[in-house]
Amino acid sequence: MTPEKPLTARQAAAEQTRRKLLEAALAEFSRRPYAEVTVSDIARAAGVAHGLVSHHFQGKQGAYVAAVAEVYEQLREAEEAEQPAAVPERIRARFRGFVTFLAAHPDLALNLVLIGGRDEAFAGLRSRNLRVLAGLLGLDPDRPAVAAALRSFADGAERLTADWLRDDRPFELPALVEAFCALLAGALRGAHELDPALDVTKALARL
Amino acid sequence: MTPEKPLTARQAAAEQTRRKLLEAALAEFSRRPYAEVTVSDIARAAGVAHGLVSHHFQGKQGAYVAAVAEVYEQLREAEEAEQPAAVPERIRARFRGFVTFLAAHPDLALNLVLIGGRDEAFAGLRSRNLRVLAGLLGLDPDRPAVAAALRSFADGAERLTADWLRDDRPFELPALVEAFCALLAGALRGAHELDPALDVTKALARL
Amino acid sequence: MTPEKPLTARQAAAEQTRRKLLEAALAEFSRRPYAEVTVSDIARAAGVAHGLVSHHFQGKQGAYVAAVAEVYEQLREAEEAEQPAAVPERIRARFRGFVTFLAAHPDLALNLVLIGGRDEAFAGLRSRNLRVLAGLLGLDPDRPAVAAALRSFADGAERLTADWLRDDRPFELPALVEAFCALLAGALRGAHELDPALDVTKALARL
Amino acid sequence: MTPEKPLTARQAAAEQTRRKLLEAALAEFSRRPYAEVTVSDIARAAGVAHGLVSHHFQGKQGAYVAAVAEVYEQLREAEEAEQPAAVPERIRARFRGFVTFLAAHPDLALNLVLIGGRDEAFAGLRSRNLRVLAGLLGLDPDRPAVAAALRSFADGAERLTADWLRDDRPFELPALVEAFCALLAGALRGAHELDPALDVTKALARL
DNA sequence: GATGAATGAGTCTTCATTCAT
DNA sequence: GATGAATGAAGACTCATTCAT
Repeated sequence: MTPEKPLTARQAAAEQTRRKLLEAALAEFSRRPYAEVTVSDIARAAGVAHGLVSHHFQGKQGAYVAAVAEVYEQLREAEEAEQPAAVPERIRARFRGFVTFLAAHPDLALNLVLIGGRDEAFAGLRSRNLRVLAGLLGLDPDRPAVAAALRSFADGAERLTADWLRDDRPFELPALVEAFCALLAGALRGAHELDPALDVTKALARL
Repeated sequence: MTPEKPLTARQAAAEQTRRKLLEAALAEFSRRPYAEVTVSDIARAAGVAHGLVSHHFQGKQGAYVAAVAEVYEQLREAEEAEQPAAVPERIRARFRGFVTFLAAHPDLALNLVLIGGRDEAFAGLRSRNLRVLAGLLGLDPDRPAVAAALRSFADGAERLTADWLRDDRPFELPALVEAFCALLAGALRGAHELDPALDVTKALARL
Repeated sequence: MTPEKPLTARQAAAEQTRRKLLEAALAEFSRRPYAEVTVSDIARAAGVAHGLVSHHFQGKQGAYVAAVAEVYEQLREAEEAEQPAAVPERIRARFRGFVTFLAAHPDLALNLVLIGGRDEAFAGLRSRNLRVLAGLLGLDPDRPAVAAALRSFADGAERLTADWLRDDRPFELPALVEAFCALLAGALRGAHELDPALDVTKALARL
Repeated sequence: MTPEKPLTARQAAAEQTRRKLLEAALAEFSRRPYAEVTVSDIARAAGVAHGLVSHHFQGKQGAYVAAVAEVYEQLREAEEAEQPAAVPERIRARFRGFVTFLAAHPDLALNLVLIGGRDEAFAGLRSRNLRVLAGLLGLDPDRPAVAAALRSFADGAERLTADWLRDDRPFELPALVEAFCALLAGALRGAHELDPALDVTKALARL
């Protein structure tokens, strides 16, 4: 799609400007709600003219979407960094990746993912993550009770992470990951309450 | 000095106008984010001049705060409507009250409480609710692991409720309440992971 | 015109309210420019409902005019308090009255009279005062050079008074009054420059 | 870093717009009090969008301050246009410059300088002018009696000018200047009344 | 590609005035 | 006569977007 290598110096410079803007947008949107970020804030943070935001992203909204997509990608990479063989360990590795990534970007964590996370732009990210998790657990992510349980788990886990970051990491990372698992187990048992026909014992066993 | 109830017809009329504005504000803020609601929207919805928003609430921000306080109070009342004797039943009654109230005000539920709920204005509401719950479970709400667990449960439960409303109530209310309990149990087990010195068996028994 | 004695208790009460408003208006307009005073400020200072300003003075502008007229009258009385026989002493008595009155009402002095004094509402006051002064000096106040000289003297003298008040009365009152006279003498000599046909020697002799 | 003169045509155009706005602001503020001038008035007079007032001057207040500073500078230049050798002639040249400048800008004269002149923004201008005058007279401008006398003279002279303009210049310019001098002499004699230790004979001789 | 001047729609807020009670 | 709720005009300011250079 995009040419693999910038052809001209000019294109390279343009691409660099785009990156600066993207990162500036990420930082700004991480710090306060969409409506409180101005295009000029972003441009100033990037050190370029504000007109460039429209130039590169077709407006403020576009910059926001691009920023969200960027987090999406970074977060996905973090979660897939380790790929142990055994399922329980794999799940824990994903949780570790998630927490570790957010710990490295606390502003982003507290606002874009954990708060802003409720908005549409993140639907894709969350849904995809939960499908992977369902896969690891051997559950059908399209089954309503499963989807509901996983989403409620996700919100609970994000809150846990947000508080953990806000309170300066009062617990050890492994304990936090185990708490994730306990919460997930509870969510799965809840799924069974919602849909008694759903067997969650195997899934629980994989935790 | 000032009597508790408006004495004159004019004061009553003013109070009624205030209520109309308050409800209009509640409705508008329930439908879209703060920044997308205009003062004129609220006044128009209430059928009065826009100047009255400032007159009664000292500006848009004041109207928002008043709206949040209003939900707070209504929700509190809904949760305390039933007061069965036994703890397990009492917890379930609160959950039922919560879900039922939000089911009756879906816009409000999906935006003000479940989304906007992340903002400062709701800190009091949430904190108070969770302290009550801790009390019912015999846990110390100030213990970090307990607080963390309860908050993560709360977010998970809210997500469950939001999805349930969004998807047109795909489960029965009692099943949903039991799923809440299962999620809460998971969260408590997670608290034990975070703080092994914490004994949650008694609390689990009360569920 | 106005009945000499209020007929009913109601009328007496109304008159009292009017006075409270008038004095409040005086105080407020003394403290900051017209545009920065609100009708509510005045009403609040008077301890009555803001609607009464329109009721008693037909609006903000009317309250301002009434306040100015009030100062006018008070100032006139102060200047005419003493009426010595000899002209030089009479002139000095007027100056003393002027300064003393303003010293007793510094806010009013610094804003309404000395600053606001430039606006139309004070035209009457100033013009009348200067006509009296011209009379004492045996000059025709309608002669352009005389009018110009007296007005320039008046502004200079007001500035002198304003500074004197602002700087906490750095000079003795009699010295200040003599300085007024010296300034007036200079102004009269200036009048002669403007209109060589004008004889000011007699006037100067009366100083 | 930044070159002293705009390099590009665009910067020149922007500067020109700024000038148009500045002059429009000057004209508007000259015609009526601050509170009665709207940002849109200024923009309309300049033939540009109202947003530019904030763009170039950071709001209405900023435009006002810039306008005042502009008058300040123009007036200073007018007063220093001629620099005769002898002191008496030099003083008269300054007076001529002052009157001539204001005669060329009557609106500005009657409102911004002679009326608005009482506000803070003009403190610098007046103070500086009077210090120059004190220097020419060989007086210490910081001595209270001197400062008071000069300020009272200044107000008197401004009134003289304002009336002269308002009445369509009923006297010849040289006569007006001599009247200034006579008024100044009176003010200096007044200074001696205020502070008998102050010797003003030399200063009077320089007039 | 980059700049930032220019535009103008959109908002909140203030406030004098009216008027029903 | 007094109250203060209600009205709505008016104004300052912000800011996303456009576009000439």
